[in-house]
Amino acid sequence: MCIYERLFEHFGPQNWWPAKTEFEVIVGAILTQNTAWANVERALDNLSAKKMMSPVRLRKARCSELARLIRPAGYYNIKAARLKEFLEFLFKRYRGDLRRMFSTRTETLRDELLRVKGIGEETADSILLYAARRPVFVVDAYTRRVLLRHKLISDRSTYHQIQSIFMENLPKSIGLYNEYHALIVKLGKTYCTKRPKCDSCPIRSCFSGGGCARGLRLVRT
DNA sequence: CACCAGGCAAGTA
DNA sequence: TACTTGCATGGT
Repeated sequence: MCIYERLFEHFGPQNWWPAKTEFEVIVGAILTQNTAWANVERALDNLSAKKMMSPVRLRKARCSELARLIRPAGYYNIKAARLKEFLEFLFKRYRGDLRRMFSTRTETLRDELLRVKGIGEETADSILLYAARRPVFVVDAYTRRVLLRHKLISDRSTYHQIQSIFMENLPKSIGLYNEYHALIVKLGKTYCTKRPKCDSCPIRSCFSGGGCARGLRLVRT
């Protein structure tokens, strides 16, 4: 029994970003930076209600108007500017066409996204996985916390090092990366909190050998 | 009331 | 390079 199977058995499918447009996924990825998803959804609803959920419409909107609409997501001034930064990139580089953007190879697109002010590694990888549908594993604060708690990484491990643990031990599957990341977030929220509920942690028995890297059986071999 | 949430960039030394 | 700080709403 590998960790992924155990998590999926315990929590079930997380259904992240289901049936959304690619553009909405990207907007959500930026708005959810250090922010609870429930608040992001209100902001997304506001944009949709105003028929603003398109590259053309968002680009036309004034920054102050945009900030007002995304207010529930917090950091609204910063995030309005970040959305604008992405849209300027999208129009200057790809004529505002996501299809064109998604025709770029994964490594190149990742580098381009990282050059956009307001898009860091996690946001870039979220866009690549959930919008562009590339097999890129997303590392976030929960991933770090869960692995650190199980002593599978050190507190000095870099984003890339943590990402490599998954990508070098898992098949390059979009569906698997999608669900696995979401399940780790769910695990972190539920069991890897400040007062951890280690006794009932669903992957507790996966680390019976005591936390070495070999204990991280990410999938059945 | 305090603390946290699906980060990131700018400032400081 | 390595730390620290600002950004901000809404839920627990």
